[in-house]
Amino acid sequence: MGKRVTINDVARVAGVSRQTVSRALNDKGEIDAGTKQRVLDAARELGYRPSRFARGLVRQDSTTIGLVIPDLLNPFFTEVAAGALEAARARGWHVIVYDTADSIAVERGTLEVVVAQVDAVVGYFSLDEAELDRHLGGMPAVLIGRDHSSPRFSSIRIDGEKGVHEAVDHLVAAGHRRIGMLDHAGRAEPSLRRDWFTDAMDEHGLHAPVVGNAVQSADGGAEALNELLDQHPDLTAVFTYNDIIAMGALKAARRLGKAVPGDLAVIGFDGLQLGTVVDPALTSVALDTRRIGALAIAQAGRLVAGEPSLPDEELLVSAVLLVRESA
Amino acid sequence: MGKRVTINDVARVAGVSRQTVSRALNDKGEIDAGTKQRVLDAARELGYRPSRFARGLVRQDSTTIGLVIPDLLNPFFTEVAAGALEAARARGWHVIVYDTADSIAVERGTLEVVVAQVDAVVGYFSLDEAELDRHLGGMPAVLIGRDHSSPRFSSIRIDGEKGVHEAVDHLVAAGHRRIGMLDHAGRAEPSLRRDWFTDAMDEHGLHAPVVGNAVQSADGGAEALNELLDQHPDLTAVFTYNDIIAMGALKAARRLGKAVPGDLAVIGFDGLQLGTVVDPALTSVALDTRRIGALAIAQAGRLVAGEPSLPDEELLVSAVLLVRESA
DNA sequence: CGGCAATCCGTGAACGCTCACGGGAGCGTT
DNA sequence: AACGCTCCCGTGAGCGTTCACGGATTGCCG
Repeated sequence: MGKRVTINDVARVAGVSRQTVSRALNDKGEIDAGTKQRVLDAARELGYRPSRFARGLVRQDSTTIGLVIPDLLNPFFTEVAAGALEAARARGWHVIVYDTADSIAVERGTLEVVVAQVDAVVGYFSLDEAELDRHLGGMPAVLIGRDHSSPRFSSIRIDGEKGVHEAVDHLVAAGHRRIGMLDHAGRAEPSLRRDWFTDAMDEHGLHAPVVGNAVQSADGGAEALNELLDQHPDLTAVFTYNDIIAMGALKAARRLGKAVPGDLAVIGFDGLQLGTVVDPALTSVALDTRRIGALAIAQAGRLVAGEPSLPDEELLVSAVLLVRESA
Repeated sequence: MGKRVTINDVARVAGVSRQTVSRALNDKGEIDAGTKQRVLDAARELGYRPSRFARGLVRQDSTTIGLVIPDLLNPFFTEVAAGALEAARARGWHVIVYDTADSIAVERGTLEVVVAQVDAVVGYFSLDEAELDRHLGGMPAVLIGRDHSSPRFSSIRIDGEKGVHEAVDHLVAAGHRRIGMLDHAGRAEPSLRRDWFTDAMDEHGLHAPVVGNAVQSADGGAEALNELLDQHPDLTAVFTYNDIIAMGALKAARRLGKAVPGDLAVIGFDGLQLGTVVDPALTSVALDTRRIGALAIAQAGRLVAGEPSLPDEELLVSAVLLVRESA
């Protein structure tokens, strides 16, 4: 393939110097309208496009941030990503999105290449801090929904405790006593949401039957609800690990002939917009997903600029109960 | 803020030359293990991170592609984006995602900045070709779901004709005769999907009542269905502009006490994965969204590499009827 | 002990662009 | 006529990195 067309080529064809070409292309002043047009024509004719590297090298502006998410198709991450994109756009920053396909191997590969492309990295990681640090080699990083122990990292923390308590309070106030939970399975670490739930139940002196469901999908939720109801037919309400699972549960409940929320109340977690398309609309412990994304971007921005980090309490996103129809 | 830490700083601290630093950092050979470690330590201590611009300038690899979508929260675009990300990852390319928030103004702003950041651009645009070309200034561009007239552009074409015909055939075979459509509104140009639908109806000698719905959302779909059924209470089936609207219609139907598909069959368009979380699962004229994204990336890659474009018939994505439960 | 690899390291150049500066025309002013 | 100003335009330098060399040192063999 032929060599790249450079600013010098354009200059030669237009019969001017590179600086004049630069002036014409960047709408700087100090240039005659005639020559400017001549340069523009020459550039177009040669198919000239400035090298973003050369340009970026000399003027140090333009930040681009890497956003790493496990699965863009998961609506929760989609919303976070949307929030991040919006925040970045408002600042004139660019976001390179990496989908790690829920795979550690892909995450490693991503980290390998991301360092050479961005100024900071933000997102959901499953590698431990040591390995992250090794791959990232000093690049600012913001972990979402996960605490850090090394001061080298920064985190957006998620607090669902209050929201989950509100959810249980809401159920209890509506007369529910036998409330189950559909937790996720598959991951090693215990689910915080489950802890919050049992805590909240304890506060009301209630016992909480729980069953984990394998796949993180609507079908998984449906299956798990069937299983749970099989073992505990007297349940009148369920709280789920997230909205996707809750939607599956909704579907399963209908199939069992149970009215929601009449026979069975359902409360999800995440507060996805999607919760409004199902019937009944999903009541959920809602996270401000856009804000999560926006905060991550904001914090990343401060880190690259060398500004002080946002105060800890600002880096926290709390969940609140969003009452719709299913409970 | 302090000046950037360069390779020369590291070299000075480690007591070697820049080239040796470069060798250490890039795992090239021709370096003593001891000095390599010394360099690495110095780099870490100084917080050195190589400039991606300088690096990109000298070695000409690394492609990054701009993906422009109107609304990442729209599940259809999410799926396309996911397909694009996956295809890019497989090639080791990077994707900067821009969400134009369904706004022409934002689209303009995006195009303004995107040229300086990527090697090619791909996505959904609403500006006309002349303006696109003016902003893009020679950068390779792949338009999705939209034909081009200038040879300067490239397109991924969507053909839903066959799929829509299948849908109508399916309905007619099930005994339906009075079939309505929920089109979108708001956009100026007529919807192709509507043309395909009326064509298919014509083939069966049927008339097609249609009502446009303002907002592209589940609520919009619900409202529009109510309206449509108000005017045509005898309808036994509806085809909708897309799955989101169909889901709203599903909800509205249930509220009206109509069983789906018993009293009213519903067929959407897009074939979103999301269609499985509603009850009944949505029957839909399905597009292979991942493939759309992947094709766009593939084509963009050929354009930047100066390789010949993919053949026209490869750049076409055809819809097929995906029968689930709602019809 | 001379010679010759092998190993390790440093120096100029180049990548393509913008910034800071300087300078030549052309015109008006004193 | 000298000066100064405005309007254009060009030249050197530098951004931070890698590539292609070439040079120095060491070890080994004949």
